[in-house]
Amino acid sequence: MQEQQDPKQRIMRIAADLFSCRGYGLVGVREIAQKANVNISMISYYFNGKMGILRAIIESFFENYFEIIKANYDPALPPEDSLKKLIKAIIEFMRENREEALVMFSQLHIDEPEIRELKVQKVQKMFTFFHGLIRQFGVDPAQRRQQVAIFGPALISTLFSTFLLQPIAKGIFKIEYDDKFYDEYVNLISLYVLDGIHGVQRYMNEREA
Amino acid sequence: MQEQQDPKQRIMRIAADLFSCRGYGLVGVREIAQKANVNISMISYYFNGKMGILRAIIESFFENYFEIIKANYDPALPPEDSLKKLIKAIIEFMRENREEALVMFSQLHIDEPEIRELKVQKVQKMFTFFHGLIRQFGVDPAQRRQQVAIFGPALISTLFSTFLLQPIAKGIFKIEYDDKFYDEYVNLISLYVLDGIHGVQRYMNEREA
Amino acid sequence: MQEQQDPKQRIMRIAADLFSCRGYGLVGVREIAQKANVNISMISYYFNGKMGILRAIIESFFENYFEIIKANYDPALPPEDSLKKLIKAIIEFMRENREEALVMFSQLHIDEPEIRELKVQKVQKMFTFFHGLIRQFGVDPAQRRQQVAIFGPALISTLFSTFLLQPIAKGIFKIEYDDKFYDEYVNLISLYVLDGIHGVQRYMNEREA
Amino acid sequence: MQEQQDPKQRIMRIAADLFSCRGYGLVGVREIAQKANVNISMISYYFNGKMGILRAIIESFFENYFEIIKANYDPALPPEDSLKKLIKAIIEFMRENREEALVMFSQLHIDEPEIRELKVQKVQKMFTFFHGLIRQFGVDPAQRRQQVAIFGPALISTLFSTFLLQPIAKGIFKIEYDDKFYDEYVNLISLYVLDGIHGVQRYMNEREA
DNA sequence: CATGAATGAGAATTCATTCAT
DNA sequence: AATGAATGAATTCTCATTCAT
Repeated sequence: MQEQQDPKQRIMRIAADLFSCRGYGLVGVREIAQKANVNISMISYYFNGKMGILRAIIESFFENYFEIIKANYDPALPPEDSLKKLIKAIIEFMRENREEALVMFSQLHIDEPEIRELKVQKVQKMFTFFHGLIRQFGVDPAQRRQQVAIFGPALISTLFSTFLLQPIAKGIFKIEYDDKFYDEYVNLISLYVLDGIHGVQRYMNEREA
Repeated sequence: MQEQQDPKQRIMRIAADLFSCRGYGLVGVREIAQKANVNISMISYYFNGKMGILRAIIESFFENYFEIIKANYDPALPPEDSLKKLIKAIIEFMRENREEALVMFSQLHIDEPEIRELKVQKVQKMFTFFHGLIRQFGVDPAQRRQQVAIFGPALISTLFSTFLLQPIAKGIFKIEYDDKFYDEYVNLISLYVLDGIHGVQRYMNEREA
Repeated sequence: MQEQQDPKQRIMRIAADLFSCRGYGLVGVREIAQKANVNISMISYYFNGKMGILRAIIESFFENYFEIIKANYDPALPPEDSLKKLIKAIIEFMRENREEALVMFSQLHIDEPEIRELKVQKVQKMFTFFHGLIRQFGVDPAQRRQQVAIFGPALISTLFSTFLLQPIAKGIFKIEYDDKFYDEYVNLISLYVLDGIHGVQRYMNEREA
Repeated sequence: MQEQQDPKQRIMRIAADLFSCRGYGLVGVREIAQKANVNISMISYYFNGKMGILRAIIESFFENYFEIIKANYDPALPPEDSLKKLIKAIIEFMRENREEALVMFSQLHIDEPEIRELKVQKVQKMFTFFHGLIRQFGVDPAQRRQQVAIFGPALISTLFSTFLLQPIAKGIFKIEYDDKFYDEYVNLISLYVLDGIHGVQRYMNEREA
């Protein structure tokens, strides 16, 4: 019986699993090593300690994330289509990397300096991208920074929300989180976000006038 | 120099602080006890262990939260005003209970059975309330459950988002998170949410026709 | 619903129970106080600490024990009858004070100075009595000390043995430890001890000759 | 200065020492680790916790004990010789494993499920052996179970008695517990037991007739 | 007499990491 | 590259006891 994947990958995947459902601090390297079928020492060897696993997970997540964005953001399209396509791609990406996404999101507050720096850098990049996006929507340059500060987090959180509450929601609603659900989900959430943004835009323009 | 508050309150507040910025698992009872200026043993004595603090924080948070909602939800108002008033109240509440809110939100994944049950129960209650809210907006009964499942988490996450990303955002934008900011914040977020919901509504009605 | 017995008695009885089946060290005063329905502080108040309970139990046990011996040892009888009567009385006594007997016996090794002194004193007294007993059997004065050292412990252990192994034996044999059993028990054990002693006596006399 | 024995053995021996003279509950792993000159963590590592040491001691004791019995029980001999040879071997064995024997005997009451099961199993085995032994003595099959229940514990206790009371007795009698003492001890105890058994046998036969 | 909150020392255990092999 | 025994600090929790009320 052979192991699939290389040990490093296995460790990261198992760790993401555990971190996402118990929290970084409550998961021990022993458990990770055991479940990943790897010798404990390998964790130090590969990742230079437990924190290194977390960093690797977050780094890998963002790397893939930005690739997805780059691949699916088309400024040539009308902003509505552009955003919708993006949302669709992001949701798909997060369905495939659910644990990693959750780790990234729910361990955002871990304030080890090393991690903090990483997070700031990545979130910064997300905001920069978002800044470009709302320019497409015609937001007044003077307003942009504030709107990014307000709607950037809101948008990110919105897209994460299903995954975050899913374990609890599953027990409450009797919903299947399958392809069909997510098709409708992308549809409605896109509408919601777009109309929300438009509403805000309209208001800003009126107020200015 | 006398201590303010009773020790139990002090422990909960300090713990919320620490949990919110380092995560439950990485915070030790020693540190909590020391910063709260109580004997370590008191934590077991009062809360029956470290997990008891987390539970108490979450319980207290939701208790206050639902009181705010009860006090600020007025079904007699037009749904737009009703929602806006609610958002304003919730944001205000969360500004005053920032740490508790963050703990609740970011430790949602801790899956100790005891905590899990509590979370399910409270989130359930939130959804029930949300269910009533969208009825006010005229959502078709057949659609309500799905819309709650989609927009419930989205709305909650949106309202939490500023607080969640604030520590990072503070370093990126040079924004003062003061009364003025939050006034505008409530304004815009309300618009965003309302127009978002309206957009989805419009779409659903068209599709049905 | 009123409490029977006075608190001191209640504490001692409960403690004997717990000590006998878990050992002194593994039983906490909290548990004793709770089961005895007494405030924890009362233990220090009455017994001057946990060790005080143990001492009180041992003291009380021996006090009653020597009273039983005094009341049932009749040097006027032939030694065989005298010993048999005594064994019968001791077994009866231990049936009624099973827990205390077990505590005394199984906690014999606790070497807190305070307890040690007590034990030495009481065991000494038992040996002194035993010394008188074997004189009745005509043991040569020169042999007495050695025989006490050998058969004293043997006799004591023999009489305790049923009680000590009873919890285990109950699960192995399907025997009812009732009046009928103990009648036969006293019968046979008395025979065993008497014939044993006689055999040793005979041997010693022969060897001397 | 090198350590003799492997750490596991060292821990077990030291622990048996401490348990035997202070009781399982009053001995801390810290003390064991320190005296055995090993790191505290090794106790969990090797024995899976403090209780594991106790279990290991009891297991090892019985293992050796049954080996001694197997090696020294010769059913071909006349029962008297057979029993005497056995008693001699057991006493010798217990002299060499005094602490372990005491732990086994005096911690018999510890009722952790794990330990309980072990004890039941081992005591059962002792009784089974004893059952075979009294058959040799011609005990009526109908009587055997009861006699095992009565004289099994009595015999075991008798053989342990010297070791159990020795620490106290040492201070009372001025006896040297040396080879010479134990030679005589084995002699007399064998006589005592044998004549005791014979006496009981005679009585049973008479009663039956 | 009685209470129960408070204390601080100490309990067992687990932690991430290292190092000789 | 991989192992697993070993380390010692840190973990949470419980202990017997005290003291102000």
